[in-house]
Amino acid sequence: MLYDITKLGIIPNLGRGFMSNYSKQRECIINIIRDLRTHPTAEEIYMKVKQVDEKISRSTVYRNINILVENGDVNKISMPVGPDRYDYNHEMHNHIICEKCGKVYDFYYDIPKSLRKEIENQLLGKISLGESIEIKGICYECKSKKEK
Amino acid sequence: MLYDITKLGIIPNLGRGFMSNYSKQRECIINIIRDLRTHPTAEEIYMKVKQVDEKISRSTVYRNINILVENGDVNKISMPVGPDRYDYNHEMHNHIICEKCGKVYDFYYDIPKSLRKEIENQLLGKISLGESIEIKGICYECKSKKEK
DNA sequence: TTCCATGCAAATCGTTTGCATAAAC
DNA sequence: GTTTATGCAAACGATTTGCATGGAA
Repeated sequence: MLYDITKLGIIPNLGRGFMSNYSKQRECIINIIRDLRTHPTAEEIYMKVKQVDEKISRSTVYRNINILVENGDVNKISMPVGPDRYDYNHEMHNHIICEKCGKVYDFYYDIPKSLRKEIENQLLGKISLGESIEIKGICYECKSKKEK
Repeated sequence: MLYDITKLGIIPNLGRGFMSNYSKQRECIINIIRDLRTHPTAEEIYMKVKQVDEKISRSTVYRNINILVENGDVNKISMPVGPDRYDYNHEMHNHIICEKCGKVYDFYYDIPKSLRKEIENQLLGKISLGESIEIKGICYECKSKKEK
């Protein structure tokens, strides 16, 4: 083992069969996703990884992204348009997504207790609110295009 | 013209080239989407329409859904898993979506001024919040599955 | 008689899967 | 030596598109 993957804050889930084996590809993918702050698509991650490991395959990238999402280390953002985007779980933050072009902006806001309570009341025993929220909006670029 | 499509509350955008021509398929699709309150997928809408018009094609359904979304009459809900879902814009409501299974629940809540203001401040001149919000959560069914 | 919508099939996009090989343990 | 990850190519699901045809204005 060249590097200890746990140093990256990724806890191998040996019991589950996930992340149990080191590979230089896996380490590279994790490093790159962790360092990108651009809400990249799988393709963008793949391209970035390719700059380091010329021979890596798309499916290896997809497979590892899915494992990271499954483990909760990476957040998957479903897009209203185009391919899904991914975001390493650093400090708590929320997203607002343009429903026309899919551009993602971060914002910081503690979900008010009143909202949590309201949702809990309305959806008693059905669903609970996640830690971070994603809201749809429309960016000014798309808005001005629309008004033409 | 057999029926006046404007009676459905759909204003034909003649100037834009959208919804300018009546067709029985189009009317049927609009009626069905408006009456479904189940956040159906395109395929589910297609199946429902097919019960009325046996010979309708999938692409006609997709094309008309897109026009309705474009016009703002129908809301497209991007799913974390599986195909997108659609919702006719009746009275104002918000969605909470299970990020594991994609199930959609409605809830009613006026977005607090503090949240609007906060987002406006943080994203000055970039993006503005839409009228309804979509939040991710995890439903109790998926949560209990996960805990096993 | 012009324009627009339809139906069909093929194409496309993003992603997953089966399988043989290679690397990790 | 057994398990798990990789690379490749093929398969897949959801959606869009090109084109010939038919209906609406």
